[in-house]
Amino acid sequence: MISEKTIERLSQYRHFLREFLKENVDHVSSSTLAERCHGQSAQVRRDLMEMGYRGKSTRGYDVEDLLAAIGSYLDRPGGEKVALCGIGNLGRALLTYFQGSLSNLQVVAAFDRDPHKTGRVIHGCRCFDIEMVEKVIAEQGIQVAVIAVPGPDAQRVADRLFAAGIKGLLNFAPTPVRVPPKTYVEHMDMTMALEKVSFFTRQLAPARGAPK
Amino acid sequence: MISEKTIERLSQYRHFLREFLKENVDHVSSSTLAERCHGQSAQVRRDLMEMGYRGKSTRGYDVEDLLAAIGSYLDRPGGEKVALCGIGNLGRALLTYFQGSLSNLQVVAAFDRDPHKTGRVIHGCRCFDIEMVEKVIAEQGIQVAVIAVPGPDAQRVADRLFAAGIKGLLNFAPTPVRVPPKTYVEHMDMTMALEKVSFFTRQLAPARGAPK
DNA sequence: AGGATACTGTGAAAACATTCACAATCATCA
DNA sequence: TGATGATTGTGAATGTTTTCACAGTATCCT
Repeated sequence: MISEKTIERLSQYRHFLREFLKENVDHVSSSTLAERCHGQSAQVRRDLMEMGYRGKSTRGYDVEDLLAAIGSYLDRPGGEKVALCGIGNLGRALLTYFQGSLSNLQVVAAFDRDPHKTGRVIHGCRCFDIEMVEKVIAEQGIQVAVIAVPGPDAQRVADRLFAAGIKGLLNFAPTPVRVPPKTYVEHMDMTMALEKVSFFTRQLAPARGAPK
Repeated sequence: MISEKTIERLSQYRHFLREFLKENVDHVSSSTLAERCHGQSAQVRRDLMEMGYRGKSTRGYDVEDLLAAIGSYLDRPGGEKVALCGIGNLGRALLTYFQGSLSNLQVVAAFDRDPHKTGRVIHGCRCFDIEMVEKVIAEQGIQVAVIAVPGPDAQRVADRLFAAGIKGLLNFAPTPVRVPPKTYVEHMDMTMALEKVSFFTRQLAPARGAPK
């Protein structure tokens, strides 16, 4: 099985390849791409190998072709429909974020329990009352969801989502959630991330006068 | 040097230890803690070893004592002051998020270029015009910043932050930023995260009728 | 007190990820 | 056409992280 690390990097390569495309670059070498990503060229080549891609040698990779290859490897054919729970500041930010990027991912439904927030369409995404969650997920065959509700509600919402048939979850709530087997969950722990930054910053820039 | 993975897990352990504390549990074994974190007990023990902690054996770790140890290892004594750039939906969400958690991290200043958003105090955090960024960072001796501005502005803002003396950065913009040497940056790439969820979800739950 | 029990701390093994290093390939140009 | 040079694909080496497995140790119970 392919590693998470490799998938992450493929997603990154795609980002930079799109930039190259905009700059009208039509071929990139593994080393050029690696440079942009702060990585090693051998790593790039191996990642592409992992997904079974063979570039034509000597002139580097054809940007468009490689983009297409990564797309057909990473993306769900026909697009991935995503449900979003929580239309607070974070939820709205996520909508802007995801709907902005012309990507395979499409947030097709958002849920909240506050009636003031539902019934509208935000960035092309319909907002429903949370009570509709089972119905909408079933009707649309949605498999992936994002949680952006306050911590205390996260577990309950997650349980409902999985009961409704969701298989993959991206969780922005401050609390990790327990999930059923045979599902995939990614916890975006922003506190952890900031603590990490704080810690490693201190490692490189210790307090004035402190020893190395 | 200690690994990023270990720091991430220590931060997680702390989260669960606080839960145990609330539940009036006063001792936990490495295996109990590991279970909560979906990890291995040996991993927990090794992580604690890495940070030089020695529990008293046979009754597990004293929850309060271990919390204190992790705190004094991870946290900057006196608290880490953090600057936030971008007071849009995401910025406000992050303020709620970080100011809510009773943590060592304190967002002491937020910046935006929209005059409608500045001059206020949100969740105890003063909002300034972006033009004040150098002044405020210097005055307060802030070392860590969070970027929550739109993609196209991210690099420019990052440059200003580092020029102003920031050493560590948590970047929520959709674009990675280039940073000076001797600094630490963490890119929270939400698109990547969601693509990853989409991909691995498909690995475990392929389309109806597809082969395993 | 002494034996049984439950746990830690850690060396060593295994698994996993990255990097090296080089043969193979192919555009390009004299 | 054949030599040149850039670049790939990948086996092997290296480096890192996780897991195993067990000696050592404190507590509890009788």
